[in-house]
Amino acid sequence: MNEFNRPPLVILTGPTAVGKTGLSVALAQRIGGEIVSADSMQVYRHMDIGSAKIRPEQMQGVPHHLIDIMEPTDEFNVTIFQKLAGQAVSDILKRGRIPVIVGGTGFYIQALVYDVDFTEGGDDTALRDELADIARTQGNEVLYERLRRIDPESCNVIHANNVKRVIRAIEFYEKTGERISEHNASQRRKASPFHFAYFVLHEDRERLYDRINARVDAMIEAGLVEEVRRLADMGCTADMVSMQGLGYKEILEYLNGECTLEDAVYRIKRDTRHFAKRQLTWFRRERDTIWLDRQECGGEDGRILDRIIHILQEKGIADDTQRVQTGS
RNA sequence: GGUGACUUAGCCAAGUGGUAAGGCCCCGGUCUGCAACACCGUCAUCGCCGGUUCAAAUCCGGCAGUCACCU
Repeated sequence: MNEFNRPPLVILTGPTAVGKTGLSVALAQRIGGEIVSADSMQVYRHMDIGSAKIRPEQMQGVPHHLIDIMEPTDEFNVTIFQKLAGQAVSDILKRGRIPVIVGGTGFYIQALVYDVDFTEGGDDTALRDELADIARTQGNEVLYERLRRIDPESCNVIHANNVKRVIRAIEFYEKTGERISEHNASQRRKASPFHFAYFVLHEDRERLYDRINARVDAMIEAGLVEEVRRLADMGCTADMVSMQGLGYKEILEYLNGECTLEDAVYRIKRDTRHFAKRQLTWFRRERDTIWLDRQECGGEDGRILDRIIHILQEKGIADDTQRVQTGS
């Protein structure tokens, strides 16, 4: 159907709280699509309020994938996402429908869209711990020098204080014999196996921040504290990946008596704004993105949707037949 | 009206003669197995005017503002 004989893929992303969820359902309905969530926190069950997860009744019959598939005590990461999302996408395509990736985790989207190769053996906590230990006891620079000896290129990209990434780079070399800088460079050159349209929804920074602040207040009113208390009762602790989600780690500290609720709320708002900024930075450097400005469309979802549909038609991703299905 | 204290970036705040610590915010960026993570960068000439000095945010004088107490 499409000009390059590659399967179609629609991506709808943007900073947190721009309104992706609301738009996504309407979009999926209009083009006959199913939604695949690209959100690192909505995969967890029992984490509904803080992750701003879509409620079942909001889905309006549109199938949603990769939501509520893990327990908060489980560990989730890009690799798992890539695998599961890949399966979901191919299943959707088999059904003759269009996969619509919706979510704000840019890294995950990239992994899926460009089919980045992460293969390299499983977890090796031993080596990681050993390297982390070197940084802790001998200093970041010592570990950094070790990386410089095996992969100087990586040192141009990774800062010595970014221990997490330095460890990964060293680990990659130790396990594969290949330099991660070279591996990444080759991965970057890959063309996407999909015929995709990558939409980034955005709006004025000030308005976005207002929405974020308001949403955090709404989350508290909706019972975020209770939700986190339940998670804590389930055995969730700060060191788990799930509990590193915005809103969760702060409320956990509050529940542990480490700060006041007021302080926790202040930090959730601030850190969420910072997060939104980082997301924007990420999407700005991502190639082939199509930016949709809320203001330009009068802030109306309907007009933004029309624009998306128009672009999808131009690209041959969605056709008129499908449009008629739910039109008017 | 009088006496005293204070006045450093958007906020908090070091610095008492040698050429503006730090934190927060804001802004920009990095990112290829933890990514709602981790990390990096930029951001003032010290209320105003004048004086002393080779050199002043730091000393002196005046003005302005703020605060406290007094009449």
